[in-house]
Amino acid sequence: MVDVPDIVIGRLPIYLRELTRLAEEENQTTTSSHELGQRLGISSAQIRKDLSHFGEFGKQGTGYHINYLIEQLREILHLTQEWPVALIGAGYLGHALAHYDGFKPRGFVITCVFDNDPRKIGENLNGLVVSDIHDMESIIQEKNIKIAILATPANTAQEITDRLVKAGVKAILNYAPIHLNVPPDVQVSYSDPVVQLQRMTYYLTP
Amino acid sequence: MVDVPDIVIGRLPIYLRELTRLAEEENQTTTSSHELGQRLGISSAQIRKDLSHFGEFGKQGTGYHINYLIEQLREILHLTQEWPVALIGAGYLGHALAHYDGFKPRGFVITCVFDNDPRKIGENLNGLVVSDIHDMESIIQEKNIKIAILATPANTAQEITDRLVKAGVKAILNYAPIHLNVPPDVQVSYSDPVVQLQRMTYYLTP
DNA sequence: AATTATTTGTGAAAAGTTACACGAATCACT
DNA sequence: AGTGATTCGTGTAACTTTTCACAAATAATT
Ligand SMILES: NC(=O)c1ccc[n+]([C@@H]2O[C@H](COP(=O)([O-])OP(=O)(O)OC[C@H]3O[C@@H](n4cnc5c(N)ncnc54)[C@H](O)[C@@H]3O)[C@@H](O)[C@H]2O)c1
Ligand SMILES: NC(=O)c1ccc[n+]([C@@H]2O[C@H](COP(=O)([O-])OP(=O)(O)OC[C@H]3O[C@@H](n4cnc5c(N)ncnc54)[C@H](O)[C@@H]3O)[C@@H](O)[C@H]2O)c1
Repeated sequence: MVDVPDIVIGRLPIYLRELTRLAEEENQTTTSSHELGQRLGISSAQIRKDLSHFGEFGKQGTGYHINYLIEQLREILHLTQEWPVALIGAGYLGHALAHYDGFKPRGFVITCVFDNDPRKIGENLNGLVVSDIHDMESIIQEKNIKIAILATPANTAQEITDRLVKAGVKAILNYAPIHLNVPPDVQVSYSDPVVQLQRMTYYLTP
Repeated sequence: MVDVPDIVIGRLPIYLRELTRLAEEENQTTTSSHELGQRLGISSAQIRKDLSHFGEFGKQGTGYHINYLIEQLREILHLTQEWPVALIGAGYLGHALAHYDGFKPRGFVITCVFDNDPRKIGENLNGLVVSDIHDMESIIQEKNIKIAILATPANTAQEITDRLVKAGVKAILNYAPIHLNVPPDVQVSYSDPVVQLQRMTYYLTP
C-alpha cells in the first residue's frame, strides 16, 4: 500500500456511491466486479485491479459482500470520522450548498459559513449563522477544520485561499473559475460548470 | 486533426479560461507556453503538445498572441455560437445556476427551466419562467436545444435523462449523485462535490 | 552583421494506465 | 464426490499520456 495512483483514488468514491445505492435501493447484499462495472460503465478488470491495491476484499465465485466493501472503502478514504467543513461565500451557490442534505450521510458537515457582506453576516442559513470573514482564521483553527469549500467570486479566491492555507486548511473544493496556487501538501479540487460544458461542445456539431 | 485524445480536449477550456484572464486582468497581449504553464501548474511541453494537435498557433521567440489563441480555441471548442441550455430542476441548485452570470460570457445561455412541483411552475427565476416538466420535450425540440443541466434528485435523474435523449439532447451536465446510462453519441459530465471531497480526504490524516 | 537569448513544434523515450487472459477458489447441482 | 459455472486477484501485454531534448525560427543586444 505504498503509493496508489491518484486516478485510482478518484474512482473509489464512485464505487462507494454505487455500492451504497446497490445496498439501499436494490437491497442487495453481494455484487460482482462485473455487475458494478456494468452499472458504472467501467471494466470489471479495472475495478478488481483498483481494489487490489488495498487488499483482497472479494471471494471467488461469490464476488463482494457489499456492506463489507463499503466499510473498507470508507476506511481507505478516511470517512470513518465525520469531517467538519468551512463554507466561504454565502451567495447563491453558498445557499445551495448550505441547504444540501447530501453531505452528512456521506461524511461531511458544513460547520461554519463566512461572508464579507454586512447584509449576509448574521443571516441564518439552514441553522448556521453566517460569520464575518474576519473571524475565519480563528474559527477554523478553533474548530480544527481541514476542509473548505470556496464559493466566492474569482477575484477574491486566491487571497482567501492563502488565508485558508495559513489557517491550516489542507483541502479546498473551489467553485471559483480560477486556478489556485497552494503548497504541495494542500489538495485542491475544481468545479467549473462552464469548463465541463465547453469540453462537451467540442463533440457537438454546431 | 483526426482524433485528439479527450484528455487534451479537457484541458483546452482551462487554457481558454486562463488566457481570458491574462488578457482582461493582466492586460497582456502575448504569453508563452512557459508562462501559461506556470500559472496553471502544467508543464510548458504539455501545453505546446496539446495545441499542436490543432495547428501552429505560436511564434518562436515570441510565444502566443493571446487574442488570436483565444479565437482559435473558441473555434476548436465550437464556442463561436452561443449554446442554448435547458435547466432541469428549480430547487436550491437550480436557483443558483439560473442566477449565475458566468455562463453568458463563456458561450452558454440558460433558455428554459423545468420542474414538476406545482409551487415552482410559473415562478420567475431571474427572468425565466419555470415550465412544467411535461412540456420539456416539446420546448427542447422547438428551441433545438442540445445541452441540458440536470439538477433534480438522484431518483429521477435516469428517467429524465432518457427523456432528454429522446428529445435530442446530446450533452448533459449532471449534478445528481448517480451514474447515467446514455447512448454513445451523448456526452455526460458529472459534478458531485462529495465525490471530490472524498477523493481529497484520502490524502488527509484523520 | 554576428552573437546570445527566447521560444515554438515535435520525434523519441519514459512513465503511467488499461485490458487481457488465466490459475485458483468457491458455489450450485447432480 | 464430481462437474460445470462463476468470479477473484494478478502477471503481462497493449495502449495512452507525459516528459525530454533539440533543430529551427525569431527577437534582442552588441
Ligand atoms: N451560482 C452558480 O450556480 C455557480 C456555479 C458554479 C460556480 N460558481 C462560482 O461560485 C462562486 C460564487 O457564485 P455565486 O453565484 O454564489 O455568487 P454570489 O455573488 O451570489 O455570491 C458570492 C458571495 O461571496 C461573497 N464574497 C465576496 N467577496 C468576499 C470576500 N472577500 N470574503 C468573503 N465573502 C465574499 C459575497 O458577499 C457573496 O455573498 C463564483 O466564483 C462563481 O463563479 C457559481
Ligand atoms: N444543493 C447543492 O448544493 C447540491 C450540490 C451538488 C449536487 N446537488 C444535487 O443536485 C440535485 C438538486 O439539488 P437541490 O439541492 O437543488 O435539490 P432540491 O430538492 O432543492 O431541488 C430539486 C428540484 O427538482 C425538482 N424535481 C423533483 N423531481 C422532479 C421531476 N421528476 N421532474 C422535474 N423536476 C423535479 C423538485 O421539485 C425540486 O425543485 C440533487 O440531485 C442534489 O443531490 C445539489
